[in-house]
Amino acid sequence: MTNDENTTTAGRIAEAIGERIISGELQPDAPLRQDHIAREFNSSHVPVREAFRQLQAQHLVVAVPRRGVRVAPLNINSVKEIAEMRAALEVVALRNAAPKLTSSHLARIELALIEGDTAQTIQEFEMANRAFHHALVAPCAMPRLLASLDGLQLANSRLVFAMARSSGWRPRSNQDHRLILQALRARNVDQACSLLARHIQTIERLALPSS
Amino acid sequence: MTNDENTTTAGRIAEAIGERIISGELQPDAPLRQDHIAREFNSSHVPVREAFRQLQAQHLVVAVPRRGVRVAPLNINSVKEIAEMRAALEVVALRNAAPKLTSSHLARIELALIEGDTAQTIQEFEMANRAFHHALVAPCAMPRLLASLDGLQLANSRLVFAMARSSGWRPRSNQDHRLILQALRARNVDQACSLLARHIQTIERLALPSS
DNA sequence: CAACCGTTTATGATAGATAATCTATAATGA
DNA sequence: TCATTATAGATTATCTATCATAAACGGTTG
Repeated sequence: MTNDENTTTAGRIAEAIGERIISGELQPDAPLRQDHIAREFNSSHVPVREAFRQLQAQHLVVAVPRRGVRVAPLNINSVKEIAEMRAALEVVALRNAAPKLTSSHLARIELALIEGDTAQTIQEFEMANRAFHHALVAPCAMPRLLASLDGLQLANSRLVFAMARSSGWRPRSNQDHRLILQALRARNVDQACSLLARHIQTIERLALPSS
Repeated sequence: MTNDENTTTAGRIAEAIGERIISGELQPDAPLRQDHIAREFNSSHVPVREAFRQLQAQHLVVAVPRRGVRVAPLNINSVKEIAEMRAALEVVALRNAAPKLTSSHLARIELALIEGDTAQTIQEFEMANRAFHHALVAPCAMPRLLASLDGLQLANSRLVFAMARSSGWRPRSNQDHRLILQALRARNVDQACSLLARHIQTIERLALPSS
């Protein structure tokens, strides 16, 4: 998926811990003890501390000076916040990506769509979902924007896994994705953007049916 | 301005180096040698490496494994990228902040506006500019969005300082800011948002008059 | 151009020092 | 008695200092 920055120990640790946080294996507010993690990864505390800084920048952990780091808390308000940020930024990205979309890009998008159709578990579904949204915006060639969106997608996945854990999960339709791809093939960028924004906000509404 | 995270050595170093990069004192692509910086701050290389990770997450430096970190390059495309991201996100933030705006918030916004009027140097002007945009969106109470906007503002300031260095700088009008505040006082949120988006994109057009 | 060699530098390990925090127990006061 | 405070010991984060390893860089040769 993203680049493997496994060349340094710190990057390897950050990736592994980050995955545990997103998957829910590490619960919110769980303390992360640097010496324990160092032992687990056969390293010293130095790369662990670097990994913590990286995870802190991704909002996956919160650090309190002299009290170490904890897994970032999950609060329900961030669902809406992340959805609004994604909706705004993905539309910008798609609008810049659309003129550069080649047929090979479209094929890649369709591949992610099909993978979503055949997904049996929520993990598979989320992976395909991330791949779809990533492929949609990747051609925009705006590295900072893409990095932001990757971070928001990860945060979103964390929320999805957490909510599935409490409310269960059933396979969802990819109809929204299919319509977006269809609009792009027809070179109807405005419609694709509007469908995309509505799609992201719809997911939020599904997550918070009460409000 | 922002919280002082001066409680740890790493945070202190990151803040100091980050300021030098934004001000232009550290040129793009300049190598940052961890031992030199450690000596300068009377520390060892461990907190310096943590500071590097933090600066990397802010896109202020780029790190190549086994080759250390360099000041992030400045490329002209990022002007447009940052402007589009800011325009999209600040509108979202303002739309969420507007219903919560109290008169004390409005007073704070106006204070930043006046400080911009009386600014004599580009440094003063940029500080007031950041304060204005920050005060505008602060009441939205969306921490992740506010953190993103702070990072984009810093990146924007870096570009402004770099361009002023090459093309000179003259005091600019705050008319856009004034109109936004006026629309907010009139509770015309739609107009304020539209003015804000146009304002940010206008700055970009000033920066890149040729394209 | 390509292979070699010494210097510089990043990366990480280890040991240790300091200080802040936490926990559990004891002491104090209402 | 019960609740609050004080305190002592253990745990932990933070940082220093030193060392080892390996990669990259710069120059000199063949």
